Formats: sequence, structure tokens, C-alpha cells
Amino acid sequence: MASAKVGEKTILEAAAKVFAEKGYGGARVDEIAAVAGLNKAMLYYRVGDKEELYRRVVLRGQKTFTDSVEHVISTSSGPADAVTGIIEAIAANAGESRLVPSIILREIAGGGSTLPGECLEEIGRLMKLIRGLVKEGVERGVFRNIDPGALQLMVMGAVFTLSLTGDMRSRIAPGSPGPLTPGEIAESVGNILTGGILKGGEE
Amino acid sequence: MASAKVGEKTILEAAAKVFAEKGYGGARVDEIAAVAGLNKAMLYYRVGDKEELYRRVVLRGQKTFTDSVEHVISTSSGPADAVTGIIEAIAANAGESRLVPSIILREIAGGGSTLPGECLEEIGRLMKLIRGLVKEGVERGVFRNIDPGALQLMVMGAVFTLSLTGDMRSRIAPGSPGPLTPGEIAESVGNILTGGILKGGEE
Amino acid sequence: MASAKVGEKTILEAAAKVFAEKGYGGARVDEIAAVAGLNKAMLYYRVGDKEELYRRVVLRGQKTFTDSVEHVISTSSGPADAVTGIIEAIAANAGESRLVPSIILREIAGGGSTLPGECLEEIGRLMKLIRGLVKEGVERGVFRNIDPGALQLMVMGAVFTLSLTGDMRSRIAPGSPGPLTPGEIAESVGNILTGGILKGGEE
Amino acid sequence: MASAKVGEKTILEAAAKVFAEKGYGGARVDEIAAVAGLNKAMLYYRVGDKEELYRRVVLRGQKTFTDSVEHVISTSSGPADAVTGIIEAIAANAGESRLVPSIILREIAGGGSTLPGECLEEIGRLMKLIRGLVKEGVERGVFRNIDPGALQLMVMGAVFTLSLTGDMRSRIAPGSPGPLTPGEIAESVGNILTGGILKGGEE
DNA sequence: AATGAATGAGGTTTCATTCAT
DNA sequence: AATGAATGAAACCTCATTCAT
Repeated sequence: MASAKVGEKTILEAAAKVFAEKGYGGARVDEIAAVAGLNKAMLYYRVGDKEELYRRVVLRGQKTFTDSVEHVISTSSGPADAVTGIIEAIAANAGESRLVPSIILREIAGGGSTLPGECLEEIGRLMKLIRGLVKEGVERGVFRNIDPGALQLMVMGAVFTLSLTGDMRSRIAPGSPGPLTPGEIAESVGNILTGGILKGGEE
Repeated sequence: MASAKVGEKTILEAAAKVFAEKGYGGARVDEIAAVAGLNKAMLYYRVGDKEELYRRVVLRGQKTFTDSVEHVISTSSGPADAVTGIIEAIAANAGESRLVPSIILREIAGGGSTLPGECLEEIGRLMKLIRGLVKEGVERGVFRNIDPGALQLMVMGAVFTLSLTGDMRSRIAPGSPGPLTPGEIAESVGNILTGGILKGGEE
Repeated sequence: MASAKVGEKTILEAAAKVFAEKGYGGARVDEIAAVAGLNKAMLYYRVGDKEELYRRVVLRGQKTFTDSVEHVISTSSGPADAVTGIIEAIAANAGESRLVPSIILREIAGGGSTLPGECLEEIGRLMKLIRGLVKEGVERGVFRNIDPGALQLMVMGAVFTLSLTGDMRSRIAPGSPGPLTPGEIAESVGNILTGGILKGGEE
Repeated sequence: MASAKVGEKTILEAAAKVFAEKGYGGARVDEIAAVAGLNKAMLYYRVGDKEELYRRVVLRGQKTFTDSVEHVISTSSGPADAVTGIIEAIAANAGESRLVPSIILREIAGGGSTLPGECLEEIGRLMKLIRGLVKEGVERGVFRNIDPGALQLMVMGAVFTLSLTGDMRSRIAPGSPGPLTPGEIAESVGNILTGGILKGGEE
């Protein structure tokens, strides 16, 4: 059935979609090929085996992600501003495609055992950025004394979870407000993170 | 060949372990049987097929989890106290077994598509508890006006992520302090959640 | 649960029922035990393995069957009378339990490959009876010159088929008269066999 | 490893062979694949699972069978002639491959419980043909008043039984004439059916 | 570049059979 | 005599991967 020149981008996007929905173990190469609109054998010819496919997908997603964080930091006016910006960026990113959040959450669930080495390094790059940011904030007296790793993971965990549970929430809690927009998510999380949940707000 | 009466609890624990590590798709019935110290056919005799096995594991984990939250709420002195207590309970729970966090995170990643109906209901029970708690806190003037769903998911996402990334952190960031204890996790999260990250704490 | 003394007759009848419905390959020892109302292990203790179970069931059915044919022949007033009597006996037998017909039909379908030796011998006894009958009829000038083997198989094939298709007929042909009684079957077959289907009757 | 394009016909024929010999329950997919000269997985790729395989085999056999009956009826000079022709056609058909007879006999034995719906419909088509034929014969005064269903089943039962017992007969009754040719079978059955077994031929 | 056909390894499930009590 | 628990072998089916064209 023709298929009219399927670019590598399409392939990786199709793979991303399936990996995100089913996880590495649950994803079927057949399905990826079908979603990409491509003969299965072509996947092997063009990209490689399932593992390689996964590696590329994850790496691509991570790069986009870390790049956006990097950009926000370098253009922000200060640590507090940067945090808000990052949350917004993450939420926007996650709203655009479930892919990275879902894959990262799965990797976290599995203890990162299936993550190729290169990907671990890329995660390192992200953490370094965040650590730098927090450190600066603390030194400048803007942030309280916070574990940067904890902060980064909290933010990621929170934003990803909120982004991914949009559909589920309406199924579970009929009265709930339904899927949140990236903007709302960023606001919710940012709000709590910056001000805490207590009314008084003091320590 | 020995094995002396393997209880159903053992079976479910073995299954939980494997599902937690590999996810539903990646888990092998063979492995579960081996971990349970049991012949593969026995799994089918005693519990049922892979799907049923998963259903029971998840449900059991969820029940334990929600029960502990329920207990904390009913014995706490007030909403603020309860939130701290819940965070501690979740962290303790997650520290004890990676199981529930990891399974829930995976389900979140997959959009809950593989979650049996009964499990969704159990999630509903949990959310109801949290919602009640937040509502009370807001009414009493203890909490700022917060979306309870967002809070619950944030907490879960944050705590689970922190609990599960212990091992990974040292691999990724050599300088990092290593796996946190449940107590440290609870403190980190509780700290940020209650007071926010900003020094002044205003707004 | 108890099961209050299950006799061997009951066991064989249960087995017969299941073998008749599902065939040897399709029958499950579990199901036989369940139908007999007794623990699976007891089947092995009391009767033996699946093959032995089958052997006994088939042999028992055959003996009853051949005995009734033998009885009819020995008490009939002549060959023509005996043929009618046999048809009636077979039909009555088949009406009583689908068992023998169904098992024999299956064995015919499979070329008798699963039939234990003893059973083949018992079939031999039946054929000898029929052959004797036909031979006598031909010698006395009552029957036309007929292949006794063909006659016996035709009668068996016809009667069994009619007996077993009762339920099916109404499902397939809504207007059809529904399951026939053994008497009607015997009449139908006897009628055709003795008089032929042509109106004039002579060759 | 070779095998050079195995057609679907070959697959269905192999399946037919095995189903005919062993029945649905006794047939092994492995064996069917081996007989077809094909990797097991290919069966699933090309045809589907065991049940689908069976459905196709049975339907194909039935169609061939009913078609031949239809052809005989439409080209015969009258009802009596048609009956003889059908018997010959069935016998020829059965002589050519044990397949259809054996499968149908098994289905009769099992009460048609495993027959897919489509196949029941196809049986309906056959019965309609026969019913029309008998009705015409009776109306024209050629046949005595006969239950068409009974006639059809008798003929089928008789011819199939005779066709399939060729091998068995010599094993059971050493003196017997051995397997009959389709022609002989048709003659035997036709002879008895048209003229009856009694010498005079009167009622 | 592209694809239908093919395959082996491995996954899930079932089943006849036996053991311990 | 009776049974729940246990097991190995084998059945059905799927999947990642490759080949021939």
C-alpha cells in the first residue's frame, strides 16, 4: 500500500506513541510499524531492532526536554523566575506529547533497568542544570535550603503525574474538573511549590 | 521436591515483585512462579491467569495503601497534621516495598488502560479521602485554596518518584547523597509542600 | 463435598457421557471426575488412566449393545422378523444413551485407530451375528442377495445418524418435525430397508 | 529452508487430513503445520488459529460436497435417477478423500456442538436440496411417502460408514471382501435403498 | 526502498498424572 | 477411601527478527 516516503521522524514518533502507551515490554514491533504506516521489515532496515528503536526514541525525547529546560534557565531573570518557567516548560512539553513523561515514569518505576547508558548520561545533564539553579537560588538567599535532587524529582513527578492523569481523573472522580491544561497544571504546581499549602506560609 | 505449602500471600508477593520490576507486559509468568518457589502450573491452579494475578496484586496493594491513609486521617489531630502523617505513611509504605508505587506509576504512564475496573474504584476511595481532608482544611482556614486532586497526585507523584529513584540517583549523579530514607523523603516533601520553596513564603 | 460412595457404574457413565460429547481427544479427565462427582485422583485410584477409562467405557457399551442384538436374534421367529427387531433394539439403545452411537461413529471417523484391541474383537462378535443372520435369510430365500457387512454398517450408520441428529435437525431446518422417537426411527429405517424407496417395489 | 511458497489450498488440505484422522480435540497444530510443510507460526499468519482453521476446512469440504449434489440433481433425468446419482456422487466424493465424511460423522457424534454457525447454514442448503428432490419424487408418484430428512441422513450415514470402514473391515473380519470401491458402495446402498432387502419387495 | 513470507525461540496456558496427607 | 496440592510435558499462540524477491 504505497506509504509514500515515511520519514525517520514519523517512525520515531510512531514508536514513541506505542512505547508510551504500552511500555517497552508491552509494545509490539508490528504495531509500531503499523502506526508508522510502514512495513515491519523496513523498521529493521531503517532503524534497527526494538532496543535500538527504544534508545533513539528515549534519547530524542530527553534531548528536547533538557534543551527546553536549558533554554528557560538561560533566558530567565533569576532562580525563582526560572523555576516557574521550568514548570511551565515541562507542563507544556508534557501536554504536547505524553511520550517523555510516560516513558520516564516507567523507567522510574522499573528502577531505570531498561534505560540505555547514553540515556542515563542525558538525565545527568538535566540534573546538573537543576542543581545549578537551586544552588544559585540558595546562595542568593532566594530559596530555602533545599535538596536539589529532591526538588527536581518532585517537580517532575508532580507535573508528569498531573499531565498524564487527565483522562483518568474524569473516569475515577465524575465530579472532578476534567483534564487540566498545561497552563493550569503549571499554575497548580507552581503555586504549591512556591507558596506551600499552608495559609500562613511561614516556615 | 519440597516447597512445603506455599501460601497465597507468597504468590501475590512474588507476582508483585516481578510486576513492579518489569511491568505487566515485561513480566514473565515463569519468573513469577520461580520467585514464588512454585511450579508454573500451580499459579493457574491457585490464582488464575496472568491478568487475574495482576488484578489481585494491584488490588491488594491499593487496599493496604488506602487503608493506611484512612488510618492516618482518622487518628490525626487536624488537616495539617494529617497531611504530614500521610506523607510519612506513603513514604514508609513505599520504602517497605517498591511494589505499589511502581505499579501505580506505570499505570499512570499507560493512562490506566490496563487497570481492571475494581482497581479504578479503589482509587476513587483514596481520592475521596484526600478530597475530604483538603476540603476540611480549606474550610477551617488552615489550607490555602487548593485543588485536592492536584494535591493528591502531586504528593503521590513526588513521594513515589523520590522513593523509587534512590538507586538511580547514585548511578546518575555520583556526588548525590544516595538513597534517602523514608523519613528523609517525608521531610523533604513535607517541607516543601507546607512551606513552599521560597524563603519569604509570601503569597 | 463428601460424594457419598460413588459406584464404578457411575464413574463409567460419567466418562461415557463426556467421551460421547467431546471424543477421546477432547475429553478432559477433570470434567469426567466432576461429572462423576468425585476427586480426580480417585479416578486413577479406582479405574486407571484416561486410556483405561476409555477402554472400559467402550467395552461396556459394546457388550450391552451386542448382547441385545444377540437376544433379539435368538428370540425372533425368522430373519425378516429379526432384522426389524434389531433395528428396533438399536434405535431403543441409541435413544437411551447417545453414548455408544457417538463413540462408534467417532471410531469409524478415525478409522478405528484409537480402539483398543479387545474392542475390535467385540465388534467382530457383532458382525458374526449379523452375517449369520443375513446368510440364513438369503439361504431361506427371504432376503435378496446382500452383502452382510454392508447391511450391518448401513443399518448402524443410518440408525445412529438419525438418533444423534435429533437436536441438530430442529436447529438447521426450522420446519422439520424435530427429534424422532426411537420407535419412529426404527419405523423409518425399517420401512426403507425392507421395502425400498420406490413405489413399485420391484427392482 | 526451502518450502517454496505453500498455497492456502495445501494448508487447508493438510489441516483437513489431520482433523479427519484425529478430530478437532485430538489434532495438533504442530502436526498440521508439519503436514503442510510449513512453520507453525505461518499457519497463524496465513489462516488464523486452530478454530479458524477448522472452520475453513469444514466449510470448504461442505461446499464441495453440496455443490456436487446440486450438480447431480440439476443434470439428472428424474428423482429416481437423481437418488442413484447422488449416492454415486457421495461415494465417489468420500472415496476421494476421507475428509468430509469423517468430519461430518464426528460432528454428528458430538451433536454439532463444535460446528461454527456458517457450517450449520451450509448443511441447511444441502438438506433443502434433498427435501426438494424427495418431495418431487413423492408428488410424481415415483417414491413412496418418505421423510426426506430421514432419507438424507440415512444415505449419508450409510455411505459414509461404508466408505470409512474399508480398512477396518479387513482387520475385524479376516474373511471379508476388503475395502469396497466407491462404485461397489454406491451399488450396495443404491440396491438396498431402491429395492429394499426383501425378496418379494412388498411392503 | 520496500514487502510478503518465513522462522525459531519463547510466552501463556492446559492437561494427564502423581504425591502427601 | 479420599482429596488438595504439585508437577512436567506438551499444547496453543505470539513475537522479534530475517529472507527472498
